[in-house]
Amino acid sequence: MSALVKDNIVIAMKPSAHPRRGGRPLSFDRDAALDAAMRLFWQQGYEATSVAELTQAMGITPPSLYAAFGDKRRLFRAAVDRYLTGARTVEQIIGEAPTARDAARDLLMAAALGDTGESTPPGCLLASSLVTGSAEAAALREELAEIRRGIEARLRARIAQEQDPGEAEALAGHVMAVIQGMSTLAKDGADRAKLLAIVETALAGWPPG
Amino acid sequence: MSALVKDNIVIAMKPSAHPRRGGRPLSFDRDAALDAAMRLFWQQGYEATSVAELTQAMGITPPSLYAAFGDKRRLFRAAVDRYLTGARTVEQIIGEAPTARDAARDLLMAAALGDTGESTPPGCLLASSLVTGSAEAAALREELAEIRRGIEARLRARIAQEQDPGEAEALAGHVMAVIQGMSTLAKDGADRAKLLAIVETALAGWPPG
DNA sequence: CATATTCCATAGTGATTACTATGGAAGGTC
DNA sequence: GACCTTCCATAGTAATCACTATGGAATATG
Repeated sequence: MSALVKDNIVIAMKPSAHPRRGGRPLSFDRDAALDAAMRLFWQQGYEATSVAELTQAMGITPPSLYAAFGDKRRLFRAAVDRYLTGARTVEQIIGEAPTARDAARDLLMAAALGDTGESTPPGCLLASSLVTGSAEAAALREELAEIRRGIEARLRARIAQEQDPGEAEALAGHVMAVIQGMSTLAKDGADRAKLLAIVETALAGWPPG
Repeated sequence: MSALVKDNIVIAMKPSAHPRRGGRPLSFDRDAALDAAMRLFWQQGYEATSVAELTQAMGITPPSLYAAFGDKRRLFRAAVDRYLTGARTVEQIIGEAPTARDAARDLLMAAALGDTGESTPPGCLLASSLVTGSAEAAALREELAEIRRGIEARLRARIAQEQDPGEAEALAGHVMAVIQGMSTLAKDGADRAKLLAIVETALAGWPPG
């Protein structure tokens, strides 16, 4: 099976790996369309982004959006997954760091860089697109919260290799708070230099291992 | 003039201070209604909260909401103002702190306590209710961003009394990032003890004055 | 008690929302 | 070239949205 499927969504599918049986070919590039949707959700958030805005940004019509992604919720999930498998994953960042402090710093640095890209919206898609929401979006909000708690758990586990558990929980929580907070500061206009200075300040109190 | 007026909204008005000239009396308590609206905006955010939900929570009908507050945007601004004039204002907190570090700690503590109230939604209304939003809400988002930047500017000015300006900017930014971030952690389920531990961790690297 | 003033309940308005029915278009296959 | 399969454009659907028109209710005043 050459296509990645998650939650009944075809996430990554190479055309040549999927033998076509005839029929009209897609007139749009799925990855490019998903990328456009991701940026709009990143900039405006999930509920404030309408399907009309999505289809306009993606360059397709509503029936094409629904045929390719299922519905707005699954499109959003696909956008989040695409976001999370960007340059480097959290596992890679934490796994490659020599020390827990290095892991924290690398996560903070990646967040600061990601929050202030020149060709991407300010802030972080995971941190900002569903901070609050209606009752109807509660399940989706909880999915994002679960992803964030998972990231924190991985960092805490890494820190616990060098610090006692209580210390590890506070340090991991502090790092997550700064990551979340820098996203909003970036959306409020803070530039990369400022966020990087905040990263250094956040690490200044790191206890010796 | 015994009524406080802001942005053409009557914000605080004592009935006895406003001589009535006849006519049907209000059948709802304006402060209680505003309080209910504030909690709903705090929990769900501005755009994800409908007027139907607001009127249900406030115990009034749409014409009463529009008569008392003007429109949804002005109701939201009134809710934010009510939120900001809660127990203690930022000026009071910063003004009463003996040192800049105390000011930072007191702001962080107030945020941690406010984020985890027993009878209020988790998180912070100012930090979370319009992190992202549609183009139509851009002006309102910018108003909240301006309020947040104003808080940071006051803290930075206080810190600059004891530290050089570059240090003050990074320290104030770090405190704001943690305040913002703790709001989301609280919405994700973090309890008060955890947030208070994060506050201590955040202050661990404070440079000597 | 009639009138004036202010407020409320009901039933809307016009626009927007997520999503879809249907006929046609664009290919592949035999 | 006819048929099959897949996709697209258009024009919707039913529900929801922020907001309001209108007649009645509840007071104060003279």
